[in-house]
Amino acid sequence: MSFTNQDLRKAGLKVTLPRVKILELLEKSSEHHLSAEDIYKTLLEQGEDVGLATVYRVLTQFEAAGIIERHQFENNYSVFEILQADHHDHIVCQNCGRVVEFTNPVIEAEQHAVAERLGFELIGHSLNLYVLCDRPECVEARKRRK
Amino acid sequence: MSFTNQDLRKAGLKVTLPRVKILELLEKSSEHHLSAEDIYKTLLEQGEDVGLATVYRVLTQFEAAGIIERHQFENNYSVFEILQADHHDHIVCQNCGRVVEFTNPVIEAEQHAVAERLGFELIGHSLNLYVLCDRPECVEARKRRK
DNA sequence: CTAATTGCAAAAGCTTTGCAGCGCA
DNA sequence: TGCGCTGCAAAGCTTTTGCAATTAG
Repeated sequence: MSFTNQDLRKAGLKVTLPRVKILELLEKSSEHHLSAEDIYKTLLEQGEDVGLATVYRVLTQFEAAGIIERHQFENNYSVFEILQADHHDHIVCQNCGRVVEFTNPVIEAEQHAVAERLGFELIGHSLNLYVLCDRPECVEARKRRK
Repeated sequence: MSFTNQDLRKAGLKVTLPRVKILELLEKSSEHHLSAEDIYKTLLEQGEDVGLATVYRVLTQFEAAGIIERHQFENNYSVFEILQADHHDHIVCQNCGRVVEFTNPVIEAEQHAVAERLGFELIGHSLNLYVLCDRPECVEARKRRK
């Protein structure tokens, strides 16, 4: 899925520089999951003159418009990502913060079954696996800390 | 599982009034999941003279000692609960904050399988189902808001 | 032209920390 | 008695809000 200025207009949002830049960042960043702070810093580095408050406002609007998703991991760590065609869950490294996506139809189906069995209307869910990851840098960093 | 003053001592924690009271609250509360604020307010109501800072400090120590577990739901909503013998996940009502526990062995097994398949060392996980709950008060409250 | 949007600064949660005094062992 | 623990107040973080100036359509 790729979002354009048209999508902004459709959502009733004027096409402004901060919005375009933030959308671009979320689409093109190699890191798929960005925090508000990440986005703010990157824009400053690129010489854009945006305020952190604007970043938050825009992200909130994008979320309401169904353009992005907000994830809150443990330790009060929030990230945003462009909405994908497919739903997926997250694996988060507790050491270096790396995020990896995965999908599992069995778990997905079970979740719905659980909610239904208990008579709840399921409106959302979040599944995060917290791990120590296998990147050489991360393994090294952990050794050094001990 | 039931924790006693002995468990505090074993954890290297002196048996002080705030700690005993907080432990008691967590064990006896009908609501199984309490926020720091909940605990603080309840203690004040009971006439105990504790500071909110102490509540946070004690909860952090309890967590480190493996006596309680901290859960962070969406919307920056954190709760604490006494550690149970069995692991379980949570269903959280997005309207009234009610928390219901559930266990599902299929999901549990799948999670481990996913981590293993991808070569990660699983050290924790959190699965939350967000729902609109079926309590009459909650259903009413939602109607009124619309 | 005019309502939406922005940057800045201030404020609002929630949680942590510094410190002097109090209390458990 | 001594060190751990506590309450209070202040500070830290992330996120939100008020406001006057700016800008898209």
